[in-house]
Amino acid sequence: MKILLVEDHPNLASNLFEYFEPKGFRLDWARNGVHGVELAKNQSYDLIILDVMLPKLDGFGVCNKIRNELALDTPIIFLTAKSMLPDKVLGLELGGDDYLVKPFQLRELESRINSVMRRYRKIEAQSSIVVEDLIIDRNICKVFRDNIPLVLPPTAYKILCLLGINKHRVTTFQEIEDYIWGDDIPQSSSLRTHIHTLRTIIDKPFNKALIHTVSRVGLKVGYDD
Amino acid sequence: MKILLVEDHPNLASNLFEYFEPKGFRLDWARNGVHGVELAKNQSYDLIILDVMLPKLDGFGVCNKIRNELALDTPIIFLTAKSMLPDKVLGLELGGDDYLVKPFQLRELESRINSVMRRYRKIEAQSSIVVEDLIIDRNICKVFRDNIPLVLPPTAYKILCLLGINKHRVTTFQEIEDYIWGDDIPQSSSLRTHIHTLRTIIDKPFNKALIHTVSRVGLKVGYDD
DNA sequence: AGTTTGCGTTAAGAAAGCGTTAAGATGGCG
DNA sequence: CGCCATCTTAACGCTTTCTTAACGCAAACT
Repeated sequence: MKILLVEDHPNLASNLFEYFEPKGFRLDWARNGVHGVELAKNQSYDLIILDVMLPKLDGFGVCNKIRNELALDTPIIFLTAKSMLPDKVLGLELGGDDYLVKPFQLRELESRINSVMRRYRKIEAQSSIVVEDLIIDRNICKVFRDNIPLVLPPTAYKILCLLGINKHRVTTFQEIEDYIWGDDIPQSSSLRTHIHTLRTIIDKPFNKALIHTVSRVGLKVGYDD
Repeated sequence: MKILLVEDHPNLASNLFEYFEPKGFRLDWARNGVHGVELAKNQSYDLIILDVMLPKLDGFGVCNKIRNELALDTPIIFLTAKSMLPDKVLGLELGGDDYLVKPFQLRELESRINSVMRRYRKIEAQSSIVVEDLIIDRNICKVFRDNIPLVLPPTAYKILCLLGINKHRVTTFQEIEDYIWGDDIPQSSSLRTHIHTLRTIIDKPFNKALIHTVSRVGLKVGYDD
């Protein structure tokens, strides 16, 4: 995690260094806006922490240059004493991802960094569920095993999704029924049939079974444990 | 923009409705945590605004269920009177995207919503959308395929825009209906007919189909994957 | 050993999903 | 007022998908 800190107060800057470096973050420090833009241009950062009141070029100007001239979409967190509404709004509308008012606690900043980064990463690598050689891409509602695309009927697909979500544990039959049908559950033979359909498609054509029954309890995906 | 508001204070809820509905946001209101989870499961939202202190299931519990049991990564903004640090940290670490302390100004919430959404749906900001050989120019409301200009009726055009915005994923029928008609949705046969119109114009004259149905779920644009 | 229970398997009918078409309803505009 | 584009509704039929019921088999009980 490489962070660019643009901040003119040496005290605050050194506090941040002391807090974040031991946690494995790597920080670069720019003490004015122009220097900040320069670094953003030449290095590549995972996140930028930006004070608003800065010598030479203020934080809004830096943000603007980064977004429009450099066309970078690196997450930006504003960090400032200005708590007035118009400033917050301006910062966020200019392309900032968060706006934290001084004084703040470092722990909160850390959480907000984590939150922003989590979001940023998730967008890069879309949310799909991976179980061994099985991939469930819930964005496009498609399933692959061994990179071979498999076609599932809707209900079988839903069951598989639920199993994937709970891949670390057994999903009970009861949970599956609730998840699929809600209040209007058909006879239990229906679920049995759907599970059979699911197995026929994702297990039969392959060597190792991925779906395992835990008698009287439910199902679990994954290779045998 | 469809937002789920989980909040037990009718006053605040109605303030939010008054502020955001005229701006074109569509809000659903859940007045307790359990109802909130229920709605999140059955509908699809662009954003969830979550109070922390709620009857039945508190905001942290709701967030937890949404992230872990439903495995949805819909952005969540916490909204609460609790300004204590541990709460903020918990909210953000549980998978929240932002944490706003009451009392707050609606304008700030709006900015934060915009900021979160900008990240989440990058494409919405752009005015023209490109999908394979299809170009949707939303400035001039015109569509080209293979550089051939195509003329679409308004509703079909709207549907195509939505599919384009979500080109990386399946757009549910439900989302399409919400997007086009809002609260006053006609019978489902109407949507079927519009989709047929759309296909007749942008797929029929060409070799490869761009619009694909995902049974019981929705539509996706793009060549087969 | 016989019976029960849980669950895999199969086949068949019922229901639902959706593409397609045509006909009426609506609303803007000359 | 009437034309035209557009939207909505209804009907049809092909498919896919769901549900049910029946059977088999193995493990667990009596």
